[in-house]
Amino acid sequence: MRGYHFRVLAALDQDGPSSQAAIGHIAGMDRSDVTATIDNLASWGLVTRVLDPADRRRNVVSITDAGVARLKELDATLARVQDAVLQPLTAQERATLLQLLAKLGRGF
Amino acid sequence: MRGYHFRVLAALDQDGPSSQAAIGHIAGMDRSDVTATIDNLASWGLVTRVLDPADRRRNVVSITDAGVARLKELDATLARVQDAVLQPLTAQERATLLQLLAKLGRGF
DNA sequence: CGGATGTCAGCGTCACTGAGATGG
DNA sequence: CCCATCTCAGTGACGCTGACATCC
Repeated sequence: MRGYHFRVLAALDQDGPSSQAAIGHIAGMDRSDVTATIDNLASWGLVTRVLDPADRRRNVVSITDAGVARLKELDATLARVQDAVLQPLTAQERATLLQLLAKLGRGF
Repeated sequence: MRGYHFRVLAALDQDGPSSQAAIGHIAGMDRSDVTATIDNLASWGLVTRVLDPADRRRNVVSITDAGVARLKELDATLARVQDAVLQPLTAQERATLLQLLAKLGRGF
């Protein structure tokens, strides 16, 4: 799995079933990249992609139970990695760093 | 120009004429990427590449006057961009951020 | 011999562009 | 008609791997 897969799963977990355009907006991704990413996630059974009957331009993408489970694993892995990366800093410094980065434009 | 070009110029400006392996070590780049980058810089007249008579495995790469001039322009541009990116932060916060990032592993 | 150096071809990820078809 | 959405093909930058020839 790549960063794109994680970002899409996290966006769906946060905001519930969404169109691909909405996912791209939330996850900060290009629409064309969202398409390919969801192709993968769907083939792995982590999301479902259904045509929106109310607006047939849209696909309604939803995270599956397996997707939620996988996301939890990834969250745990990410926490471990982040802990390792931030190891040179004290808890106080880590908090300060994350706060400053967050101030630099919502994200990270 | 790409980031690679800047990094190589900066490394040469710092350490003087160097082998490509040394440049890669200083700039944190792979040897194979250094080769292609220096191909470009040399074709632009910003560096020279000469076989080391003392060790014929090595190329001695030197920055030219034009290269130094270009690097100065890039430094100024970079300062402007960094200033724009860090705009949400106070001077105090910027200093803290840079200090914490530096602590995270020499670089940045 | 082992190890370093430079070169070359190739791959994966992230980010983006442009075009096209479909539908509101 | 205009605009949004999705899809597809392609590009560039960065970082890396493996292989090879050369030379210390």
